[in-house]
Amino acid sequence: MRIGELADASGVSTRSLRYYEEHGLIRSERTPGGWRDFDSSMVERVVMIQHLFAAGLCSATINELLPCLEAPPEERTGVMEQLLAQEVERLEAKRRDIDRELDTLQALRSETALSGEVRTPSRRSPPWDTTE
Amino acid sequence: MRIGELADASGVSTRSLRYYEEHGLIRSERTPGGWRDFDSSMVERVVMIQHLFAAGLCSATINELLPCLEAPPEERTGVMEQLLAQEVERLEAKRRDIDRELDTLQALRSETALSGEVRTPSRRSPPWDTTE
DNA sequence: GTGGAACTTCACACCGGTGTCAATTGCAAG
DNA sequence: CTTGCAATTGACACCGGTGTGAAGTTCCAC
Repeated sequence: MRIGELADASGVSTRSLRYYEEHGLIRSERTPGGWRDFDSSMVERVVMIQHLFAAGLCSATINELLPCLEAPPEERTGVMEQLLAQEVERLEAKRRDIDRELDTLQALRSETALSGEVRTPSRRSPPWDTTE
Repeated sequence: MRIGELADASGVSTRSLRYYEEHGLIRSERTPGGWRDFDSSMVERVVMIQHLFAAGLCSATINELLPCLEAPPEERTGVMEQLLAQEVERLEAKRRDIDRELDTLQALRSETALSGEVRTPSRRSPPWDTTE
């Protein structure tokens, strides 16, 4: 199938498909004229890739992950588990960051609601020990 | 005080200070020679700005927020409360996104741990109804 | 054989806070 | 005076997935 068909079938723009190919996420044959010729199994793969992107993974990580997903089950458990665990950790760290940011805002809200000493926040124990 | 002093005192690079000024977050006089001359009260303000940046706010939002922080208490409650509430909502939305991404990864993990049908994820009810 | 759609590659833009380089200029100490 | 650091403005880079546009080629239906 050609890139336009794949784009329609998967809901991903041709631009993105070329990007995926450029980064090794998908592969294609070429017609004698130089056009991409995708196997129809690529539709599901592209959909999968989209979901992984939506899950916040970067192309490099997806690139590591995809071979594991295609390997026979007995081989993939180790590496893939590790990768996914890493990603989960990354997301959870991100979540903790956001929680800290939320705390900062809440602190700012309550602090300024109480007193007029807003311009000197570092005087009393600052709630911004986010140590980033 | 000059920009270098302010940078040292606040722990923010001169580059960032110029950026802040360029975006209206801080103001300065100019010496006859054209150098920035900051009021020493800027130190605390810059520190505050840094914390707001660290809390994930963008410069535009900080720009809206700062006047409220400097206004007398009776004026600021309304607008500021609203801005902060907006930011809290934004962060919470972000958090929900991350939670969904985490769900996606966990689903992927458990799914692939069970079966070899990894290449056809959209066949059975997909866990990726993230509707982003 | 031809018009036009679909495709090719190449390249720039975006977002936003910061690093960094370059060419000038201010200012203080020797 | 010179030397040298600090500051000035301006511009480009980054990151990363995607939009978009241009200029040129291929394919298909008529």
